Amino acid sequence: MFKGAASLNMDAKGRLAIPAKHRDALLAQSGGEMVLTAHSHPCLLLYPAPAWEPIQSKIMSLSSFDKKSAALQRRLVGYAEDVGVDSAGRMLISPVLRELAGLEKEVMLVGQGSHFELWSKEAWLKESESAVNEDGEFEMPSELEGFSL
Amino acid sequence: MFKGAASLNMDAKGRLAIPAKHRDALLAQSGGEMVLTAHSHPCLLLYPAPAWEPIQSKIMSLSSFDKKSAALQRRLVGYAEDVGVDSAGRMLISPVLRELAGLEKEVMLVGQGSHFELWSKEAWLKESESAVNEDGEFEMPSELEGFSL
DNA sequence: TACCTTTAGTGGGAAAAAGTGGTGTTTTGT
DNA sequence: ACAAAACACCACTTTTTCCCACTAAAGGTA
Repeated sequence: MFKGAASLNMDAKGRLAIPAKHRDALLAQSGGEMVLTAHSHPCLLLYPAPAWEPIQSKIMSLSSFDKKSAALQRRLVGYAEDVGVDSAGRMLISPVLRELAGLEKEVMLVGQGSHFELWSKEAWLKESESAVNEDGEFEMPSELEGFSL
Repeated sequence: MFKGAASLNMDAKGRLAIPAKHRDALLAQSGGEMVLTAHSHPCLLLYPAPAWEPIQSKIMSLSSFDKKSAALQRRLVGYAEDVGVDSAGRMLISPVLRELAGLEKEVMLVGQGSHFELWSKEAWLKESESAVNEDGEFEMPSELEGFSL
């Protein structure tokens, strides 16, 4: 289970060093093959390839003539690409995905169980703000009615 | 399974270089023969010829007296043409299809599993925007009720 | 506590591959 | 037969990828 947030610097070539503490786990699960794709919000999603496959199959099993389904397919599969890791433990993020997520230099890598999310630091901070109401409290989803930490 | 988005430049002659990373897979599946046709939306569809054949058969088995069927036949089969690849890995897009999809120079090539979609960059960005609601979230199709990434 | 060793992170450069544009030849249509 | 357009081929430029070296940081030992 991936967890934890890290602030990272992407270099001018679009290379991003994966923190050493996540690297081993990620490579072990992925066999070296990972998939990077685009979410809405906008952020990127980083999956070990074996974990991504069933998700892609599920999405592509929907009818491409349904508007909502086609939009999901175009976003999630249309932007998905295999990423490798170089000898220094860095992955290369394509210009298309960089532009989509607004990644410039400062990037947040956030563990989300089966996968990581990748945000531009700017977008991440914005998202963090909008996650709480004016009193600094979470807006609780209805499914968690009565839930306490 | 084709996936991933690439931003490409079509030259003045209507030639489009297929990204090297997709080229081998595409040519291997197609035996060099690919089919380019028109979708609605509007975008073009690029299939390896062997993958296209059964789709065309299916569409043409419908009754041409049914209005909806005839529309599909006219669009998908009517506009379909064989495309080859030159020695530099480029395919030539006919003026008819260029005009239909509004392709000028900047073009998006988007992997969609069995095939690729081809969009003018302008139309692609427009489509991307309309895929999310005002909160920047996907509208989920009912089949994916409760589905999570 | 200070120094040394090991490991993570960063940056740059060179070689290879891919993309781009142009030219010449063939083919087709008038 | 001539003209125009399409196709194939060739050469150059740009991008990408891989590798090596340097810097920085952390941990361990004397």
